[in-house]
Amino acid sequence: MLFSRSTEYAIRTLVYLAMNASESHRIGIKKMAKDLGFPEHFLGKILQDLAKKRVVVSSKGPHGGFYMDDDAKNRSIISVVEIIDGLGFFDQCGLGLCECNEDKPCPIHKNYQIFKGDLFKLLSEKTINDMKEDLIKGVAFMNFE
Amino acid sequence: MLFSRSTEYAIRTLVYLAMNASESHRIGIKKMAKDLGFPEHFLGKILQDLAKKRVVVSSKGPHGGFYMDDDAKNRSIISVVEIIDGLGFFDQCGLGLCECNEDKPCPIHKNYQIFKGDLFKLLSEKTINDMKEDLIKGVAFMNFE
DNA sequence: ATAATAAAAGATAACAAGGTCTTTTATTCT
DNA sequence: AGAATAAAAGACCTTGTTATCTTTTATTAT
Repeated sequence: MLFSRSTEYAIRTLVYLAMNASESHRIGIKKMAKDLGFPEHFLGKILQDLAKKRVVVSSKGPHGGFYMDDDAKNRSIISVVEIIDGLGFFDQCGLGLCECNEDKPCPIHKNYQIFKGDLFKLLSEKTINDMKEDLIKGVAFMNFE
Repeated sequence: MLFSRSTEYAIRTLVYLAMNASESHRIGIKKMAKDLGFPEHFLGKILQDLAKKRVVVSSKGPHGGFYMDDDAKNRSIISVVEIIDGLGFFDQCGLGLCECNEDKPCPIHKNYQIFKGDLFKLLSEKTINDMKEDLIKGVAFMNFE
């Protein structure tokens, strides 16, 4: 698995929020967990992290819940990965060597660097909004249920 | 991390064996663990798996130990990954969706497929012997110490 | 045969990731 | 103010991976 489960849940949750929630229509953890099929309390933890980093807006009390403001919807996927998992993956050697760099590359260094670079680019360019648009257009699917 | 620690250890151990061991000069777990800096018993387990799958030849008793025959040295990296971790990574969705395929792709499906394909190709084409050659030529490094 | 050597095998421990539960705090509505 | 709602916070449990330890089995040399 490329990313942790937490990151996967986070990305899918954000797309869900971008599509379904707004300042005037906040959505609570319970409903989200049910709709997305995620464990409720685990999702709570993830949303807590996302709220601290201002990726989502949270509010307590009746009619409380979460939503994303327009800025946040333009966040790249990679910025979400960064918040939850960190970006360690992108500077690690494919063979797990601690000393592996341009000067002393491991036997798959060069190609692996290219692979990581391409992936980084993809995840940097794609935003939550892009994903939402793809879903609306019907060119991508994400199976909430 | 792309692969498990076991797979990383396995690959590095095989390159080490390709370079240093032979039918007439078998190397034991203790020496390998020391040279490579891996936990001895953990390495033992990995070598056991590799021996079962005929990637290495093992023999007990005095002057026992491990070596690779020439066939095995031409193994691809991917075949080692397959033995230890399996190839699940290569048919999994980048977002962890269970239903994600050409018909119902997730929003990053297409590009992610390409990356996985490229990586698979790289790991399929590169053999243990290739890595050994790179190290001998001095175009790659692997920091046995 | 016996002793020494070395891998195989199995049991167990340590740790991290994933997931659950309970209590606390903040907000809203009556 | 008080009751209800909902997130925040923290403690705790479960599972899987990583690592270690001990016993058994096979081989070799004396």
